This record gives sequence, structure tokens and C-alpha cells, in this order.
Amino acid sequence: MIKPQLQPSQSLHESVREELRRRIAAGTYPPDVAIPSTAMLSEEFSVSSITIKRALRDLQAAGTLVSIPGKGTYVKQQKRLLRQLDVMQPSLDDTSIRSVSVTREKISDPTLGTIAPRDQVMLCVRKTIWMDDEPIMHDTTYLSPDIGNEVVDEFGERFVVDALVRHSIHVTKTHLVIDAAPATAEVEEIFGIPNGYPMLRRLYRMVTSDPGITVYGVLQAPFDRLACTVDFP
Amino acid sequence: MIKPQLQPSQSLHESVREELRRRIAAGTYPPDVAIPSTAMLSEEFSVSSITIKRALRDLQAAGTLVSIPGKGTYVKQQKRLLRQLDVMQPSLDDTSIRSVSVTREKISDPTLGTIAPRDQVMLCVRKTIWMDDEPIMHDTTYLSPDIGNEVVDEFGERFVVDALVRHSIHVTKTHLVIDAAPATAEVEEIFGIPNGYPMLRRLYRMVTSDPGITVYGVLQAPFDRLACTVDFP
DNA sequence: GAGTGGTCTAGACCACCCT
DNA sequence: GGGTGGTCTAGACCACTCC
Repeated sequence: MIKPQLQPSQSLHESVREELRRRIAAGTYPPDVAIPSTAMLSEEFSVSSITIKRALRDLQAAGTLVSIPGKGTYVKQQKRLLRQLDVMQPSLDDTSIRSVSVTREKISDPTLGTIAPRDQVMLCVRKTIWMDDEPIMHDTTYLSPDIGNEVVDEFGERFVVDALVRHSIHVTKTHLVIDAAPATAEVEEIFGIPNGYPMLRRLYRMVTSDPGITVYGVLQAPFDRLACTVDFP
Repeated sequence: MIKPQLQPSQSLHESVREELRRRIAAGTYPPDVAIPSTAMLSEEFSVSSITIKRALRDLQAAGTLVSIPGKGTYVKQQKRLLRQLDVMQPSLDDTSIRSVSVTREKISDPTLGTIAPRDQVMLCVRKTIWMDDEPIMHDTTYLSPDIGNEVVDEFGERFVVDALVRHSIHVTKTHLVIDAAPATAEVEEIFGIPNGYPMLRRLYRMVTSDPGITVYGVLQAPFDRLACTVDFP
């Protein structure tokens, strides 16, 4: 057994973490194969298994590793989806939409509350966007509750905006706020990510050709899965 | 001593974390005053101090708490700066710029490498943007190394674009990629954030009126300090 | 010197997966 | 049944701050 050389500049779990990071970058631990177990790493580095677990957990939070209880810890495949920033971008061919829920509730997200009415019960449509049988985005749309039922029925199948367009209601102005925030319990479950995992979010307010209809919402994805692109002017 | 009621739906450290979150939201633990020490919380919740520390560390990662060794743990003031998405937005009056370094190096960030030349030594200007004596953003600018020295000298004082404008070189097109990524060791130190803290980033490529000059860079801030806004069309 | 958070350890138990 | 990661504990040491 070869004792690896750890950089002593920092605490033990930091040294272990950085050494593992180097190995991942070097391809020593390829994806699709479990990395050595905590017990093995503990022996190899001559540190307690607690310290190994601490390093592994930090690398999970950074999106580098993913641990599956009972199986092992794996290097995460780094594939970022690049999308237009504007929420109005037409859907990609290889994505599908699954409806999660349609409810009536008030806007609870504090940041969305800055660009949308807070204390008003609205129609709330939640859906997930999938690609290659993996969830890549989650959308929460709020709009006026007095929308015709024939439109509401279509919300499950397509984006709210697409459904509105089919009824000759189109978006005239879009206001966006981009931020990052820890995942809520709801999306943690959907994406299978650990608590507090950062989400890249686009909060939107869309004015339509129908003066009575304004659409609000949040379109979000795990930070390591998405990047948005835009051009000026 | 009143034993608090913990929701038993989850693991211990999760229950503790959520109870602390509730108290913070309710204002039980105001900012500027240290919350009870790990020893006190350990006694109050009747769990080991390790478990308390685990909960506190997760709340730190979420940007809710900040611990200062030897002093205590504090509720973080949640003040997000809202800025225009376009990097070209004029500087605010109450911000100041501090130069960090001017070097010659290749672009190392892999994401920036997708919109900029990778294997070319460039002039690299790093600076921090401060507001109320706190660092709020960090900028890394890359540009062609054969820029006149009289322009380079101004890079320390103002944004690279502002310096170029003073020499009649203005930006004609901006291409942006917005993403979120764990903080690098360099910016960890500047912002005083824990390892892997998520950063909201804007990676830019700017074409100028001078065909020989294209500007690349990364403008980033801790995810809980910044949000960007933009309007379409 | 007392109190604080940060680190590290050994040891135990559990739920889960695979064979 | 053996291996995996996840959780929890008691106990120890350190560096730091404040009085």
C-alpha cells in the first residue's frame, strides 16, 4: 500500500478533499465506476473514516461526487445544458414535460414576491422538464385564477406560454431576475440532490397581449446542470 | 429548561437544522447577536454537540449563518444587490474598485474557455468591487497582451471597459454566459466564505470597435449577495 | 482563564444493495 | 452475509476572542 503525499498546508479533510479532486481531474477515478469505499480511503490516507466522509460530503456539495447508499460513491458526469436566457425560447425536441401539480395558492418565494403580487391567491402550475429520462429543470408558474378551463387543461402538456399562444394570447414583455438559491425540499426530491444544493433560477414576469393576464414564475435547475446565454445588444 | 419539540420526520441533524431555521425566520435569533453556543444548543436539544455543529455547518453553506471562531455564530443579514445583467452597466456611485493583480496567463476556467481562446497567454486583470467596505463582486478580465501601457495603467482604477472607452475604444457586442459554480480558493479568501460556496457568475466576451481587441472575463459574486435583472425585448 | 467554533478520532448502529 | 454510505455519540485537542 502506497501512502499518498498530502499537502500539509491545511486541515486533514481539506487535504484529502484536494487530493481526491486531483485524482478525479486526472481521471484516476473514472465515472460509472465507484471510487474506493470510505473504509479503503481511510486506510490508504491513514485518517479516520469520519474525515474521509467529511471530504466526500464536501465534494458532493460541490457537485463533483454523488453517493448512493448501499452502492458506493461515484464521480458525477459534468454535462451542463446551455440554454438561451429568455424563458420564451422554444422547447428543444428531445425534452419532455411532466406535470407535477395544479393548485391555487399565494406566491411564497420571497424573491419572486419582489416582481409579483404577494398576497393574492393565484393559479399555480408546477412541472418538470426532462431530457434523456433525467429531470433538468423545474418550473413553477403563477397566473390569474380566472383563466378559462380550456386553457388550464393544456398546462399539463406544455409550457404555460405555449398554451396561451394557442389561444391567441402572446407575451409582449418579459422581465427576468436571475439568482441562485438553495434548493427547497420540493425540488430536492425531484432532482435527487442533497439539502441546500444550489439552484440557478430565473424568476420571470410576463406581460401578455391580454391586459388581464400576467404570468409569473420560477424556472430553476441544479447549478451544475445549467448555464444561460444571452447577447447584447 | 424547555425541551423544544422536534419534527421526527427526518434525521436528528435535519430536525435541529429546521428548528433553527424556523427560529431565525421568526426573529428569535436576531442578527448582530450571537446565537446560543453549540454547547448550549446541545443541552437544549439533548443531542450531541457534533450533531449541532453539523446542523450549523449546513446552515452556513446555505448562507443563513456565519460562524466566527472564538466569537460565536451569527444570523447573516440577507441583503441582495440587484444589478442589471449587462456587464456594461455604469458603476454605482457608492462602489469602489480595488485592483488585485495584473498578470500574463492563459485562461484556466473551463467554462470561460468555451467562449474564449484557451491556449493563448493573455493580459489578466483581477479586481474586487466594494460597497460599504464589503467586497460584493470579483472581476477577472482577459485581453490581448499587446495593449498599450498607457491603457493598462488605468486598469487598476476602473473597469477595463471604462478604461478602453477613454481611449475611444467602445464595446459593440457583448456575449454573456450566466452560471453558478463553487468558489475557487482565490475568491474564498476575498469574500471570507467557506469552501465550495456557490458563486453567481457572468462570463463575458466583448467585441470592441477595435478589431484587434476582444475582452473576455468573469464577473462573480457570492450567490446570496447578488441577483441580476434583464428585460425582453 | 473561560468560552467559542473547528478538527479529529474510535466506535457503534442503521438502512440499503448485491450476491 | 458482507459491503456500502449515513447517522450519532463521547471525548479530546487546538486556535481564537474576550475579559
